[in-house]
Amino acid sequence: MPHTKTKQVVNTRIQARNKEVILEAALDVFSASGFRGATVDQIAAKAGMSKPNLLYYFRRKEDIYVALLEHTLTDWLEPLRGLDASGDPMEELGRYISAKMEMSNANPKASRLFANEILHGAPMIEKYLKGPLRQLVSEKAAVIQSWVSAGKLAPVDPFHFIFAIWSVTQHYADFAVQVDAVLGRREDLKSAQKAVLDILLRGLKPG
Amino acid sequence: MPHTKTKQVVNTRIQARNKEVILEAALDVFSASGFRGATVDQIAAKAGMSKPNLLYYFRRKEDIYVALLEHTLTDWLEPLRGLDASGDPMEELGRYISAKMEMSNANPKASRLFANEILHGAPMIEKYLKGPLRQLVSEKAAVIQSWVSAGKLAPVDPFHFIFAIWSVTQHYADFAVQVDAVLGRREDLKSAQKAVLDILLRGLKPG
DNA sequence: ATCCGGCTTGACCAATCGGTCAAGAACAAT
DNA sequence: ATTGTTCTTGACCGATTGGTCAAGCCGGAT
Repeated sequence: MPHTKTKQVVNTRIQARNKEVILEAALDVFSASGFRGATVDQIAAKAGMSKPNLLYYFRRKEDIYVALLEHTLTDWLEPLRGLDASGDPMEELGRYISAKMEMSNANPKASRLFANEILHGAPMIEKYLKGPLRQLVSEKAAVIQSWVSAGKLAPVDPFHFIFAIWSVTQHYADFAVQVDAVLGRREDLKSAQKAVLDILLRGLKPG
Repeated sequence: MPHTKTKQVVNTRIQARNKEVILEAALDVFSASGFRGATVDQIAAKAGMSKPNLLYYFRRKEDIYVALLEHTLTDWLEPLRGLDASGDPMEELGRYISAKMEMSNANPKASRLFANEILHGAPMIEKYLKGPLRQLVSEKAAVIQSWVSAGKLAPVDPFHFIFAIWSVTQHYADFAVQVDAVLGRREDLKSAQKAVLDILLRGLKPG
């Protein structure tokens, strides 16, 4: 019997380029419409190719979605990794919060894609949440706890404080429509950043 | 020519009951799958009736969704309305934050339904956001500002502080999967409430 | 120039979904 | 009991969608 043709055993330049184009288009569509709401045709159109051609690179719609989530997830947590136990607590936390605000501002689509996935129970990335994410957060929560124990920071629950940072910073990307509607204008990064740093950090000064 | 038959001109007991059953089922399905992801068949099945029968009460899928959003929205802001300018600032804000935490905890599905709608650009409720919501928030931001001006509260941007309250409190409902994954257990309301009050309010003590 | 494997697509298919229709069942008023 | 209205549903329809297929295109190695 004839064996199944092996496809894409090598990674050509065309493949690299097209996969990139597809992922970019898919981020647009998935973040706007969610997984179910997005159609392969929309993504293909935005990527400037036919649907069968898109499916030549990603065999199932789900594959694009997962690739996008993983691709986004890896560099999403980078700023948290940088939290340095030997640095000044207020400076370190301020830097992390500022970085998160800038990321949400620079790439709100990725933020919304992620938010949507979690909102619907994280069916595709549950493993990741319970594995690497939990590991990293536990580690950094310990760092914050050490600052508290050393009296360099007012007592605060490290886990809940990290949750607060995530929720507040992502709010400006995920709920941008609501923020803008309430304020009656597009909010600018600078003033939001200033306000958020103030709200989250002022209570942490020790003593 | 024969005129179109007028339907449901009166509100019978059966109608009231069935509409209630449908909305309850729809909240389940919409909050789990989003608007596009949810199917009328799923909702009908969960409501214990046939699809045509469901569509006898709500002629379009969208009608159920909008009814659900509006129904939820009205009592969602009630706690904010209660913010009393003549009360003690820390007590008032504490009460509001606690109430929001309890609402998110008691009805996470409604919270997720709302979050999902905003996340996708709030196509159905944009008018509401720019109208009643903006009005109410402006009003209450002025109350907070008056407390700051009177020296009863440390200086804080009232709008951004309200955003912070919303984002942090809703986080425990909308991102429950992530919270539980990171903590390795189901978070309980009490300790989350305590931590949130602490994080949000400690920095606001005047002087 | 040719040749082969990677690249591209029009046409198509089966499944799903929102919504309609016609006809009957249950119910309320008399 | 009758009659007119409300309620209920099986069957159906057109549109959309994820995915397949077979056939042709194109580029780079020889």
